[in-house]
Amino acid sequence: MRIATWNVNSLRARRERVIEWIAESEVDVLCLQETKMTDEAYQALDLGQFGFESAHYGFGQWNGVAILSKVGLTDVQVNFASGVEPDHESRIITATCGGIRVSSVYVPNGRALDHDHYQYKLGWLDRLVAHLEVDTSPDAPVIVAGDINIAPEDRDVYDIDALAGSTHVSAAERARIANIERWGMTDLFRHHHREESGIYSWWDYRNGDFHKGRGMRIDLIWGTRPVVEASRWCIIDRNARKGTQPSDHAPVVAEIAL
DNA sequence: ATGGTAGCATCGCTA
Repeated sequence: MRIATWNVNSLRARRERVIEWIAESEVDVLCLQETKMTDEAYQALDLGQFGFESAHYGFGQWNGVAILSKVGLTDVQVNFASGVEPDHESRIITATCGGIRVSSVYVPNGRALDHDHYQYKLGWLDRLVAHLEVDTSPDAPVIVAGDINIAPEDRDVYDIDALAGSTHVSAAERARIANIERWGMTDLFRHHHREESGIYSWWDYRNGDFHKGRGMRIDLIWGTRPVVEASRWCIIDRNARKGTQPSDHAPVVAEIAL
């Protein structure tokens, strides 16, 4: 099974690019973030015509997440699992696809270290762990894929000194990553690329950052042990960031022999 | 040089 995550920065604006990419990438499961659509507008896209079952959770304008699957899609959960304080925004959707419990997540940006949104981000990541504890087990095949809005290590950003005092690299954010990985998650890209640095999944639209190689690796596919053991490779498709009207994020793709 | 671009419910916010 091939699974990918992609923050598309408006599925309406990215419709043609996403449809093209679905065909060439041969993904079986696709987690989308920032669809910026209502559920009604999403249904009108009729992505079923490309062979996918899918589930979407969005209110329009901002956020919005989806899971598309060619290997089944059951037990859909929008928002956090019951028992966890619900989120007021559409940032997580979960479904079982091909025997794997898959969540598509769009972690809050945080905006600035002294902003309320940063506290919302940290709390959201705490609730994500609570969600996993309620919804599933680290011994089961589980994937959390999405725009995490945190670079796990200094080598995952183009210039750590330039980012001093910024979100996405703070100790408190990275402590949340550690919590998720302590629960049982492994970053599949890092698992397969132990020594590499300078590989990114997001580049600011401004200032020619993509062409200057100024990006961050903030989109992850996390898997539990059964997923890691079955995983064959994981790549970031930076070609999808090229050309006309790209998203500012590239897809992350993993091959799982399950 | 504190800029720049893209998307949205567009003149202000979010990323």
